[in-house]
Amino acid sequence: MNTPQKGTVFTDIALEVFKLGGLLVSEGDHMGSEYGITSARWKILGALSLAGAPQTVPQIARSMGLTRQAVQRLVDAMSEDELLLFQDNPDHKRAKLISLSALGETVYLQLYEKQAEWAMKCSVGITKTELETTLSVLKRISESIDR
Amino acid sequence: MNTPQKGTVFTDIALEVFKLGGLLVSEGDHMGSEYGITSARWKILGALSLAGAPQTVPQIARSMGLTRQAVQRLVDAMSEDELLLFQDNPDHKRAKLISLSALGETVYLQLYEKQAEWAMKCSVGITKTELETTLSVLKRISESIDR
DNA sequence: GATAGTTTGACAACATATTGACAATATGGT
DNA sequence: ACCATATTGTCAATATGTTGTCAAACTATC
Repeated sequence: MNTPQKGTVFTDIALEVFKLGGLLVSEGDHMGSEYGITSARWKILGALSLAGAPQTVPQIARSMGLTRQAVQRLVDAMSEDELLLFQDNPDHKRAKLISLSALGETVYLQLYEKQAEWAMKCSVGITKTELETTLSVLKRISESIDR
Repeated sequence: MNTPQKGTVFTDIALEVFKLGGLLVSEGDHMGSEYGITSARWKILGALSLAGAPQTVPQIARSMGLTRQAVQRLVDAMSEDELLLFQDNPDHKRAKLISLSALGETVYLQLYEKQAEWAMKCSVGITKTELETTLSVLKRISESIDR
């Protein structure tokens, strides 16, 4: 059952991922604007919150699928804005550990609630099973590309 | 059946879309490198090929979910590289019509075959139904955001 | 026609992200 | 301890994309 039509659907998914990615970025920018947060900064807050422990720049980068250079620039800017804290890493002289400041924590929680409400609204008319299938497929595709 | 867990899955999908988007861009850049094509340029070729008729810059932008300014920059650069042709638009003095050059056509077709083979490989282990559900869900989400 | 609103191209400023390169730091094998 | 390798921070160049603004061109309505 490995029809060439599968490839066609795959291609359409790729195009839709590009489109949806753009929409999500601009929606996130808009939602975060009142807290001075962009989508890119939101990802950093999310990575730290999700990890539940201070992380190094490369760790954040790997968890989000970005380069360490991209993350470093954001982290430096966000530290400037008091959203993040640096602390020395006992295991590594150069790679400092990064954690959420109290402000960063607050902002993230407020964004989380705002986003949760929005997410519920967006998923009206889509079943939980469909959403789970989608997530599973996207993850399997990512894994098959990742190297 | 509108559980808050749906919102959680939705959020995870958003994160995965960001990640997969990055992977697809870099994969596309790599695949196109031997033809001097990047993922962004590929999108322009694809939009023109899909439309089947010459398009204006804003038309391409709308079909791909980009801004006209982003598309304009790519189109100008690709015209420089002989991949695209401008022609006067009888219906609009400023908005020129853009079409694939012979070179653009050739490059696109070669990329298409390369990509089709790759897409088949990536979708091993995913059923056609799963792929179709994914595409459908992504499209419905895009539509619910688009305004 | 005149005129108000929309679309378009052009230009500028900026945010996000990648690649490449370099030196400093860790890590692991001998 | 020594050395090859990998990881990390930093800097630079480039590509992609956004927003905002302006004037020119189009559209619709009166």
